[in-house]
Amino acid sequence: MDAVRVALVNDYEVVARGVAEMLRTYRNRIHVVELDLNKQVGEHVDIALYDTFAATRGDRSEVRDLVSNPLVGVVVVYSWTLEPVHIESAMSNGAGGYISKGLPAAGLVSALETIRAGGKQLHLEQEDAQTVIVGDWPGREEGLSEREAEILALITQGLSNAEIAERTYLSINSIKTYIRNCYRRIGADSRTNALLWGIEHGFRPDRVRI
Amino acid sequence: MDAVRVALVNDYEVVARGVAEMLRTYRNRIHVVELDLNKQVGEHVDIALYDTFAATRGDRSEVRDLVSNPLVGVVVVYSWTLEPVHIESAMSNGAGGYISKGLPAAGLVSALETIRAGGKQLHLEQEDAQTVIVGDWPGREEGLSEREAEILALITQGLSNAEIAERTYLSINSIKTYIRNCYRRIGADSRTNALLWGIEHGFRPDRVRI
DNA sequence: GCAAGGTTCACCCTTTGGGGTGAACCGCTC
DNA sequence: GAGCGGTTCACCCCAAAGGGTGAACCTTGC
Repeated sequence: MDAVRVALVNDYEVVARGVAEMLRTYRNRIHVVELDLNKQVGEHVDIALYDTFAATRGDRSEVRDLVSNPLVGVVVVYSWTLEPVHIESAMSNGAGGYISKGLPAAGLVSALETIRAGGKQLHLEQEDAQTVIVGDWPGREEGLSEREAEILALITQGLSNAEIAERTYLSINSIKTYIRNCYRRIGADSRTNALLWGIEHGFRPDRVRI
Repeated sequence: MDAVRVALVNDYEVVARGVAEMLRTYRNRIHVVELDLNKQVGEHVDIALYDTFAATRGDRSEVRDLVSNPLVGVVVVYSWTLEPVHIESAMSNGAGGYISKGLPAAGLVSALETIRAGGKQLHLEQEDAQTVIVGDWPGREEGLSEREAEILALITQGLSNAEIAERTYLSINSIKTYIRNCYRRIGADSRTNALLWGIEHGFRPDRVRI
């Protein structure tokens, strides 16, 4: 059982250094191979720890690039956000794990080990953590149905009712119905308030084009 | 000219460690006295480096608490966001400096030294940096007038035209005019798109209640 | 002094959003 | 099989948003 070889992927010196330092104490279990800003991974690593930088970055394309890199074993996303949308999108882009930045150093280390061993992929909270089901969608706990959440997500991207109808292949009347129900459930009384609610509840995709 | 005594203030282990590690190389110039998560500053320090954690935190109250702490010389905000609103609000809350997290380690070190010496308070870009005037408002560089920016800020908080009119003591027609001009300038064609633009350009206050 | 640009407002009009109701269909559960 | 809840849609109606125009007033700068 040798140390997990990890490459850190992040644009910013502070973040990359922080992670490296956090792992330094555990250098017998975790070996930080590369600590590069933008640069390519040079030698084989078990895990590429992809730092999403407070959810403003973390694009699919970058994760995909890493996944397709033959030198990288598993791509693990390391993020502040625990929103199901982000987790789901990361996983569907080929990530082999998702770790919360809220974890203390020890948690990060054991999470990395577990993931390399092929165990649990999601490491979101301290230890116990009420297991997060991947089949979840944002807003579920607020009583939003899947469709309603979908519509709200599209609102959160700035689409009009007509555009939403077009994209979902639904009639504009159905869209209106969903929006009405949505508002009732989240307690919004306008599109803008719904949008803000959506943003605060993780409905925003990684990169929104306006 | 002895080392600058710095206390790091941040909730998260990764971030605090990252900064500490970044400064470790410069330990002859910067001495990290405390690296505490939430805890109080125990001994006197020149600078409390307050980490706003990607602008999701960074409330006035926390900065004020630090400012009022007799053991703290100057409170310096260390943040990713370079948006004038945030900078202004930080400074008006008593911060004695504002440093961008985009700076490399060396930049951070010299910024801290400059601030302790009573020099330039804002350290936002690499070196040169077109000096950011504190009298600025968000969206200025996009051609928004002060009024337009104000209206946009209120939109970004989810207010309706009527509510904006009420709050600004302007007629609803004027509000509409400003909004129209606003949309033209930022290239939005709907309220929701304007809202998203606003959020991406720092128009959102620290904590928005919906 | 006048052009430029910001501020303020009014009046017009069209489109969009949002609320209410009713109704059909589906699958699930008790 | 009756009921519940989600999905889908239609029709109506009203309020809000948005776009155009014109116009008054005020600075500031050439």
